[in-house]
Amino acid sequence: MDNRDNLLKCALDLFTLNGYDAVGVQTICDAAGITKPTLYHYFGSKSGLLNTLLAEELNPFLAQLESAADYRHDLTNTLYLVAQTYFTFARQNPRLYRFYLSMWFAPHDSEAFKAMQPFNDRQQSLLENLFAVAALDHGNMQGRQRTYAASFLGMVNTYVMLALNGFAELDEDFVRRLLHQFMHGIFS
Amino acid sequence: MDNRDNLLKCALDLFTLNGYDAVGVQTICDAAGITKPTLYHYFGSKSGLLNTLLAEELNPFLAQLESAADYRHDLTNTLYLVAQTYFTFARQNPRLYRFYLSMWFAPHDSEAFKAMQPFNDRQQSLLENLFAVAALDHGNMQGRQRTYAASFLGMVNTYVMLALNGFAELDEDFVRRLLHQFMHGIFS
DNA sequence: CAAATAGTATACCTATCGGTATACTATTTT
DNA sequence: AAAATAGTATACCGATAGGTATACTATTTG
Repeated sequence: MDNRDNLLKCALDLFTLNGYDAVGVQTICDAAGITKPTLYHYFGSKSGLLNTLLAEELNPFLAQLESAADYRHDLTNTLYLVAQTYFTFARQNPRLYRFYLSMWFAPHDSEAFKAMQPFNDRQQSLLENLFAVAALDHGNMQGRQRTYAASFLGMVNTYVMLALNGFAELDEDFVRRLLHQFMHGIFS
Repeated sequence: MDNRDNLLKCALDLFTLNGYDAVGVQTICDAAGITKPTLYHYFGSKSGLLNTLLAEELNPFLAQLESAADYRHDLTNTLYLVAQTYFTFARQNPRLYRFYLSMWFAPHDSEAFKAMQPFNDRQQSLLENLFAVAALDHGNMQGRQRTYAASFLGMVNTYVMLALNGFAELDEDFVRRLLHQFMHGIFS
């Protein structure tokens, strides 16, 4: 593994464990066994390192999400695929997902939140889009895409957090229960 | 307002906006218009300030929760009161609640998480207790207090977050929808 | 082979970090 | 009035923060 990849890996580990602000650049360099100019050569700044980290880890995931959210006139099934994509990713990258959630809830002026925000916006608009298109088949859903998208995202992340904290397993059954509960919330 | 109260207020503002780690002691003192020895006179350390802040703000709320969670053989109604207590508190202290959530999701080794943890534990055990007692009336709930408590807490916080981000209003109707959805998740 | 480029280390920068020793003032207690 | 206590400021501590100027080495390119 080259220094760049090693830096990204060490940074993720440390950020996950201690938080972005609490980890210094020097600590990351020590963990990776290199010196600061090397880090600044690759990433330009501490926040540049964070942005690169998020982009490289999350862009493939967002691409997966995008194809899962392709509406085929069956909202429940599409949302099922979307939720499953989330769960699979969280199961495969538990530390990264935990870090992502910590940024999702971080104060809005923090660097961590700002770095995460564009990725959240893409998820939100992706889901808004899905609900808007689905509303063409379900008249009573019209005009509520924003709320639906936000609450679906919130529910998925709550369920993932429950699992990350050992209160559940991110398996097929759990996806079904999430979907069941979410759809019941919409249509009642 | 005396210096102590002023310090707590300024610290809450700054922590809420930027996060605990990102705010320095000097910044808090400047905002309060005093110098560092004064802060250290009252709180001993930066984390002492955080702990005091949390204790003074959250203990009254936890006392309210405790009485709301008193089981009177009607689980739905008790949970309704509990959720209402959360919503009222969040509506009255939106910045504090946002800060609390950021700590709830913070990395487990961070000072912020450790300071919040005891308050979370008290909520969790309070709810576990409620579900355990209620299980005496609802046999099919037995042995699942931990999961129920965690998912109820998760759901409440998700709903609060939705409201804090402008996707909903923390009103009576929203409490009812939360309860409806949660109970449906349990009994189906 | 020569020149340019990428990658890395030594050593250093200034600013800020959390925290404190000392001394002064205002208030309360005796 | 004297003594003790609480509250506050000046000025400082060592450590670390993020970041960089310079120079060296290894690799690629002409």
